[in-house]
Amino acid sequence: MPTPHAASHSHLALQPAVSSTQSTDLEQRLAHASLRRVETKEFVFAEGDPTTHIFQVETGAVALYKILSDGRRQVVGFAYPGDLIGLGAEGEHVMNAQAIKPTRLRCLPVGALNQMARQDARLGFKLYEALARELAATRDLLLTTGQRSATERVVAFLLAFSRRNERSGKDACSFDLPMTRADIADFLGLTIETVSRTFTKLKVQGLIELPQSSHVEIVDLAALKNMEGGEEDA
Amino acid sequence: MPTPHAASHSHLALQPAVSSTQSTDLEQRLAHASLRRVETKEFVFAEGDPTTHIFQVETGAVALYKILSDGRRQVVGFAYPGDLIGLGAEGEHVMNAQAIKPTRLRCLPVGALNQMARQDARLGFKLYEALARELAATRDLLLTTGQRSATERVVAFLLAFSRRNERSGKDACSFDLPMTRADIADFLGLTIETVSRTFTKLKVQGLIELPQSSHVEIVDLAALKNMEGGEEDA
DNA sequence: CGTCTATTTGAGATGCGTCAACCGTTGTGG
DNA sequence: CCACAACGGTTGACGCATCTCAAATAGACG
Repeated sequence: MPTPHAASHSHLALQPAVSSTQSTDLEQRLAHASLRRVETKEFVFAEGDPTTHIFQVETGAVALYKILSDGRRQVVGFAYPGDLIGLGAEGEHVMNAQAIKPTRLRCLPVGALNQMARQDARLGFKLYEALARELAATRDLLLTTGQRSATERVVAFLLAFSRRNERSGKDACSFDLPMTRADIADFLGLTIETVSRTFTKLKVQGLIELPQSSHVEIVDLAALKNMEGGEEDA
Repeated sequence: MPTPHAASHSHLALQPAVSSTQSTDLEQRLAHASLRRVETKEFVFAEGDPTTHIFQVETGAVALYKILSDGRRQVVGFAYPGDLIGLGAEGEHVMNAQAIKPTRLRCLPVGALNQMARQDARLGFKLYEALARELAATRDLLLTTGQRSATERVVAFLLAFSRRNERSGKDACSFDLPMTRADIADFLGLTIETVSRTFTKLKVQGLIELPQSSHVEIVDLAALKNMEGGEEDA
């Protein structure tokens, strides 16, 4: 049983497979931390904002992205319930975090966090691990945008979402996508049109169903996995 | 003075602009750590190898990359003198590290490192920062491969190299590239031919000189910076 | 019902990949 | 010392995957 399949997306969950279930200072602190609600399209933080807090998603979903001066946008990840966002940004945020559906967040002041980490090396290690997972996910995405075809990218995206669902005890083959085609396109380095066409192609090939544009049913999981063009060894 | 321009490439240097010059345990330890020499094309570690050590590049350069089962390769970064490689990989390495020129490395056993980090929160924080810098660099690269044109990618690559040179006190407008066109191509998500053609185009436009294929002279830095298509705000 | 946005679909353009030939440099062995 | 092979790089011709532009459709919401 090698690496537990370094999954894609931005999965900073604090409950990794290996980790203990004993509650840490961080988890206790998060449970008591102030709550914040943001509506769809509302920003959690924006590039340049002072990094006063990090957040844990309780419900909902958040898109994380960077923007070029001419408006081109790269979504670098999506944060789902359990994920931490805002880590690794000293001083000010280096990207934008925008809710893609109504979202509840736990807010943790960075000052308190740093202090806690200074006193408890285990907490520091947890944060380090969360960052390492995010780095792994970003590298996987880089591999996808740099080397894979449009179809492979969309398939990899769907499979990553499926795996995440499975890991959190939900259905691996039937799910709603919280993000728009534009979000997916900017995540995968494609255009809206190409993403849409690719979805329809997969549908026509009988690999997925699309009862609504936001709802995906995976029909032939094995076939999709074959198309993904996996990583070496594994 | 906002963020000090989150630069590209994989720059895990332990001497960030802001940081103190006081020697840390890590730096002391590194100074006494065992030395390893690797020749061009030799592996420092490969995907799947148990993570027994992390390394700091002393001289030379290392390419970090992932491979798909069909052989497609994504270079996720280059490590230069001062950079740490192997961080953030619990258990086994998730990528390949291959020298691209004769290289000297300091080797640090992860066991010792973890122990030190447990005792010294400052060291833990240093490692956290190093990882955060690597994440920032990877996101920048993601933005580049996902959104920029071939010319913009090559220009961004040259400017990133130039900035790194400048930061380490070398010439920002005249340097040797240690990596091959293939390495650059796999880094930027392009083909060898496109990279080569783009270099030639920049030369013909009078923006750079190429006395040898590995030596770059930046002639019109300002023009290149204009072509880069920078990030929002800044 | 009407407006607004998200998505799909189509037709045409193009940037980059593919395939192939050629060139320059390096190193090696006769 | 030269010939040749091996390798990295450049250049050209061509094809195609994806982008661009445009229009139609479908949902969502007041």
